[in-house]
Order: sequence, then structure tokens, then C-alpha cells
Amino acid sequence: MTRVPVNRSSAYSPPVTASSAGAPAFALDRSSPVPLYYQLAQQLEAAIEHGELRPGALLGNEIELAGRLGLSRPTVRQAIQSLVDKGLLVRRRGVGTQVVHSQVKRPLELSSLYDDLEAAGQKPATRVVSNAVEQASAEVAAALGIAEGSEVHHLERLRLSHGQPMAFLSNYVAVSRLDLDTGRLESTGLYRMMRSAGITLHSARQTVGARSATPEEARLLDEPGGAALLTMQRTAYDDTGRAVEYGAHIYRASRYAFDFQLLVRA
Amino acid sequence: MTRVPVNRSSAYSPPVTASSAGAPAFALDRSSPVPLYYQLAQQLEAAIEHGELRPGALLGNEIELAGRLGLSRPTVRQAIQSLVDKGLLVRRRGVGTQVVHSQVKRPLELSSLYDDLEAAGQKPATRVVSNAVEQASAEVAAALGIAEGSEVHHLERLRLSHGQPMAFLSNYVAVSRLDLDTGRLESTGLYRMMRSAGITLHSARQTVGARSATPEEARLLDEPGGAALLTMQRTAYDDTGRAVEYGAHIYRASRYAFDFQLLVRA
DNA sequence: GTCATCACGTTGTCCTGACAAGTTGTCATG
DNA sequence: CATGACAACTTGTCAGGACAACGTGATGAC
Repeated sequence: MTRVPVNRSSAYSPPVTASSAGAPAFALDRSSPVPLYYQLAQQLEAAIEHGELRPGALLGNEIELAGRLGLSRPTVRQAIQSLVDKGLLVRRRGVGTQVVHSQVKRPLELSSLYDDLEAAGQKPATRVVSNAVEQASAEVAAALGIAEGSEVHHLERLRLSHGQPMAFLSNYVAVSRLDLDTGRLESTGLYRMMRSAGITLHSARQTVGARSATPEEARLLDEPGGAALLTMQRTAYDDTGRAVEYGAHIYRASRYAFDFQLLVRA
Repeated sequence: MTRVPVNRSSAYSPPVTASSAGAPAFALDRSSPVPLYYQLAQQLEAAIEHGELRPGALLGNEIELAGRLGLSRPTVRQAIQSLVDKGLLVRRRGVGTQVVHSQVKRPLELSSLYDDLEAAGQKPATRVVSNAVEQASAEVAAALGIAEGSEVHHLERLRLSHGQPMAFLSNYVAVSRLDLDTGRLESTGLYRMMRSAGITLHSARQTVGARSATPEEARLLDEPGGAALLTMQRTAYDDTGRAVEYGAHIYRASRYAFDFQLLVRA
């Protein structure tokens, strides 16, 4: 650790920086294929998460930090910027960079996509109700950008948690894009299967609404008739902008809610 | 417009770039206080939105683009990167940067925060139902991170569209943070008033759910008894991480749905 | 005591230069 | 004709430097 000498005769006394208050030492591996800025960003994030950099703490100026780590300023800036984009840090010109004093550190990632994207078919048990090839209806064809009547996989799953039904998921994938195996779906999850099939997701468009349950839906989800349901339709696109998946899902409002964090982009 | 000479004797014939296919001319103003990369990003975005750069079109390599515009490569990269972050462009090493072939170009911004954040009290008429100072309940105090019983503004508004009630908004703001004037609220909007009071929003945490309407709520929103409602609770934080606003809103599910786009961060 | 002024420290922007790594098409080879 | 090696092109990463813009605190004038 380096100590910053304080010039007592100076007219300006700088604020206490993280470096003089006990900054964690970062270990950077130049031989690693992982980019340096990314290594630094990860270690900074870990330090924040770990509490070594407390909320409100100043990070120390970029130039000194770069010199201390043996990096150039652009590299350090890139690392810091990525954490600013994540909402972990705030930069202020003339002031410095400080750890955001946030009550909510955990759920930084967008959920609602991820809880279905990563956890699609994870520990919360999933029962495949049906898995068949159908002809695309007008609604599905429009969402996937294919011709009406084209063959699509239609996948229906019931999501359970603690033995209780949570949601009913109805997904459509163009047949040409993927091979669907019922067995693997219960263990691997839909999005993971897409990924391993070489499809890289890029973006998704979601609509979240509500409506009253039909008798059939109420029975399926173990809800009283006419209960309020949360609905979600999503179309997911790959790199090239082609729609790869369309889903129309319903959730038990009494047991589920979408929860996410937004950042105000300056 | 500059034409790129093609060397016929070259063993490698490069693909057709946007420049040789008729790239729009960008006008950059160096004397403007607006950063160059931002000017370029905006003009690129406009060109994409306008259709001058069609989906799938290659942008031309960064070095040549930089030379053509009289900019350095980092500046051009910064502009391109901002559009990549927005999901408008995709970069591929060895290939180039191309406009994402997306069906949905318009609603790139997150709505659901913005439609309340920017449009809070805009053309969709807003009627202030009540505006009073109360003592914070346990729920409100917890959300705002203040002591129970502290004084808070409690603001209730009815949002109308086309003469029909759309939503009922209930907001809480700590008294010490803001002065609320009923008159200005109907024209200016809550978030705009905060902004002009020097509060810069940083992030927000939202929960979206659904439930059946109580008789009172049904009457207020002109819905039949027990109709499904969309609910949203939001806590907004400023730079320093302090909660500045808490809102518990209900929407007519028959007339409103949250609509937003997600990007998969690589 | 109050206020404007100034110096200082910080991030913001921009430049030039260089090499590494991934992708694609061409060409020579079998 | 198939296939592998190669070259060209592109973005990714990193360095080092320079000046501008902004905010803060201290200083000095009033």
C-alpha cells in the first residue's frame, strides 16, 4: 500500500481518499487472456460487494490509481465506467468517484428476464405439460416474423415452487431454429438449450399486464375463479434481429411479482 | 461523399461498406460544447431511425470512418459503443459493425419508468386528488428509510387518457426534500419538480404485480367490481443512495400494460 | 461577517500510436 | 473437388499525453 504524502504548506488539503484510508490491493495478471480493465472492474466490484469499499467512499483519483496499478488511465477509466454503468459508482467532475450509497446492492441485474432466462427450468421445478409441433397461428406468426401456418414448436410448462404452481409458461420457437427434447427441457431450460445451439440472445421485448383468470386457468394454477393474474408476453431476438422465441405466460399474482431495478441514464 | 478506390489487383476484395453504398454525411461542430462523440452518436442514431442506414448495413471500418470525419478512432469508437449499449448496433471482430436488424426500433428507452418520469403529468391529463402532509406509516417509512411518524407529503393523483381514468397514483416524498404546490403539479409533474429542486435521480426499484380491485378502487377507475388491476410500487433513489420518493400505483389492466425492452448484457 | 475571486484537484474529452485476436475470402495443394 | 494455409481486414485492448470544464475550498476585499 502506498501512502500519499500530505503537503502541510499546501493551501488546499485534499479529502481523504480510499488509498490513504486503506485501499485493497488489486492483483492484475497481464498474461491472462482476460482484459485488464475487466479484471480491475471485477475486483472493484468484489471489493464493493465485500464491504472493503464502503458506500460513499472515494475511489481516489484515476491518475494516481493508474500509476499505482501500473496501468494507463484509459484502462482504469474503462473499468470504472463499466461499474458506473452498472450503477455501483458515481463520478462527479471536480469531486471524484465514489461508491454509491445504496440500500439495494443485490438485485443489480435485471430480473424478470433473467429469472426466466438463467433460471429457465432450474431448481424451481418445471413440468413440461406439452411439447409438440404446430402450425403457427396468426398471433404467433406475427410475433416471430414468419409465415402463418409455418411449423413451430409449442411448449407448455408449469412452473412450481414449494410444491405450489407459480406460473404457466407457453413458448413458441420456429422449428428450423432448434431441436427440442422434452427430457432435457426439464433439467436444462429453454434458454440454455438455445445458447448451446449457437443462438446468442441480444434483446427482448416484454409486455406485462393483468387480467382475470378463466376457469381453466384458475384450475391449472390452483386459484379461485376470476382471480387476478399477471400476464407477460415476450419476444426474444438474436444478434441479427430475427425473432427466435415468443412466449405468453401467466403468473399467480398472489404468489409472484416482477421485481427489477432501473437506472436513469444521464 | 468519398468513394473508396477498389484495387483490382488485390487478392482480397472487401465487402461493400456503407461508405461506398452512399453513407450520409455527418456534420460535426467542433466549437459546440456538445462532445464530438455525442454529436456523432446522435447523428448515427438519427440516420438509423431515418432509414438512411438500413438494418444489416455495415457501418464501414472505424479507422476509415475516423479519417473521413476528421476524428480519432477512440472518439468514433465511443460514439459507436454508446449505440451498441443502446442495442442499435452490433460489432463483430473481423466482420465489422452493422445496424441491428430489429423489428422494434421505436421504444428503445425503458418505458414504465420514463412514461412516469418524463411524462409525469404531461398531456395525459392528471387530476390531483389530494396533496397533504401526513405522518409516515410503517410501510412508507420503511420504503423511504426515515423514522415512522416523520412528516411526508402524500400525493394522490388520477391519471386520465382520452377522458377515461387510467391509473391512480399515490406518492410519498419526505417533507424536507421538496416543496409541493398543487397547481404546478398538474402542469409540471412530480419528477420534473424534483429535478428543478436539485434532486438528480439515479435509480429506482420497482415491483409490478396484480390483484383484484376493491369496491372503492373499482369505482374510482370506472371498472367492474373485482376487476384485475395492475399494481406497481416504486422507490426512487438519488445520487447519494437516499430514497427520495415512494409510490404505490394501480393501473386499469384493461387499458394499460407495461411495455419495455431488455438488452442482454454480454 | 459576507461575498466574490482564485487556485487546485478532479473527471471529461480528444489525440496519436501500436499490437493482439477473431473472421473471411483466396489460393495453392493434395 | 475438397481442404488446409495464408493474407487481408476488422474490432479489441492498451499506452501515454494534452487540454478543457467543473466543483470545492481557501483567500482576500468589502
